[in-house]
Amino acid sequence: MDWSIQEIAKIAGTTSRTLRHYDDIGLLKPSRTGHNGYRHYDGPALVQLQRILLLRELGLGLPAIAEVLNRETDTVKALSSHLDWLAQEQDRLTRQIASVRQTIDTMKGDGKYMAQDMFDGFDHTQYKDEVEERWGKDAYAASDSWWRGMSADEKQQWKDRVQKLGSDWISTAESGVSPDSDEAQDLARRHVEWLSGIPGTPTAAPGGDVKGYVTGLGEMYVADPRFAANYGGESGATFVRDALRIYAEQNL
Amino acid sequence: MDWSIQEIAKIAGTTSRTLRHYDDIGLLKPSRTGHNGYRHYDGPALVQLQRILLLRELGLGLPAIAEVLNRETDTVKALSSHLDWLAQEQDRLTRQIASVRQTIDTMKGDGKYMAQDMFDGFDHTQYKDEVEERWGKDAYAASDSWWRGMSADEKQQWKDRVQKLGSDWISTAESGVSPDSDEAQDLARRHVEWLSGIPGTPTAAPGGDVKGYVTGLGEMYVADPRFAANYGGESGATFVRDALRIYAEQNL
DNA sequence: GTAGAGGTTGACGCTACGTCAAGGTCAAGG
DNA sequence: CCTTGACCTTGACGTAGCGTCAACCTCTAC
Repeated sequence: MDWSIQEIAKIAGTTSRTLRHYDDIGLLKPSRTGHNGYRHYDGPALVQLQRILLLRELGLGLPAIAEVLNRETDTVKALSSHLDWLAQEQDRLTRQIASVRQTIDTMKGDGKYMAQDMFDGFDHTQYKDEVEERWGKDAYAASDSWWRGMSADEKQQWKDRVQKLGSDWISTAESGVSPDSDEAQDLARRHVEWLSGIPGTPTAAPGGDVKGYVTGLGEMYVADPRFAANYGGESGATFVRDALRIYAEQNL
Repeated sequence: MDWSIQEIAKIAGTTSRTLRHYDDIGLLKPSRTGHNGYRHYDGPALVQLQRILLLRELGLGLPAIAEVLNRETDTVKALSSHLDWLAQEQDRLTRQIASVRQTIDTMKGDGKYMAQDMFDGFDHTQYKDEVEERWGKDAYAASDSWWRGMSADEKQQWKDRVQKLGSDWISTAESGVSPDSDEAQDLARRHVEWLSGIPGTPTAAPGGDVKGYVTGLGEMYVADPRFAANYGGESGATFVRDALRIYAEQNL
């Protein structure tokens, strides 16, 4: 019962490189080392190796296996906590699969998630869950079907308009004028006008709290960096927010 | 629309280190680099970054993301093949979880999988599925309950006997005698005698194909390195097989 | 002038080995 | 004795995606 490194590797169904690695990290030392440096393994070593490989197949890490072999940890305990980890992983995978499916579906059905390209700046339909949470399911459904119903040409026009509005905001903010300046207030007017083009938003009709909606939106631009980014970051968004609030209080 | 590396990192919800990494591997270059080496990012860069992070959350690797961004691969196609991979992973995890559960159960109920320690050499109950496949469920159930019913002392005795038999085989094989020598044939007799002590094995009673069983077992010792290991590897197992075949033909 | 905040480029660390590379050892054969 | 070939050895790099120092600029503010 004395095998060379190749022999025991074949017997146990692994490679000599693996055995050298286990030797390096102290997981499994050869039972004997020849004067020429050759590694030799005996029966007990083979048993150890097989236990290692068994645990490895179950997904345990080498440090965890070492603990088990050194009696520092009960095998059952090690496997149990490993099982917890596996369950978590499975959960994560399940959720990730759902996300990928969802993404594929929406990209196939329409370029909703491609909105980063098409909608560019502000996209109420881009963040489905959040829109629903903030303004209700109806608002989302309305703007969603509205967007789906547009032709590619119309979408492009809309996109251009959004981009123009965004860049105007940024240049205005950077010009140093105050949010209550005529320029800023004119932009605020354009902004509200633009918003009114999106179905599902409150209107001036009875019961529609346009004022609260617009000011709330401004706060969100500042609070959410994804929106803030469209207006030149936090400082730009702050400018937009202030301008919108002033406009809302004076005109809505 | 011009952010420093920290700013855009915060906006996009990642770290500056990540952005530097993406720059290094060419996934996302800064839109501008200052005379001082500082990285600066603009709006389009932010959009790219957000797409990258979205795909990353879905689990795509950076090379795959790069392909998508470079229009080399359709996003839907990339996500679909990624989905396949995810499904495989989930499968693997599910099977692994089952294995771990099984192992924990058997280790709790009795040290069946600990058999590597206790049974040492030959353990028909160690490889449940294979035993069942080769010799039927009855054989497994019989030898299993038999083993469970033994006291620790009896188990130890059995273990010693197995080990003695194994080492005798090895030393005999290494001594250079032929498989039909008296010594080898005596060992074969002991081996068959030993086998007959395990419930579930064929007997000399009518209908029991002891001869076929013994020769088949010998073949398995050679074919399966896990068993071969108990007899000094493939060469040793070959010797055992030959001796057993000769013994079976002459005596069974 | 000097903090202090933020930027830069290395370079190591992590998981578990695969994969060369360069060079000894050993048994068999010319 | 020399060669061949199979097998052994010790490095050391590569892998995926950054985290985490380390050592050293740069710019603003007091």
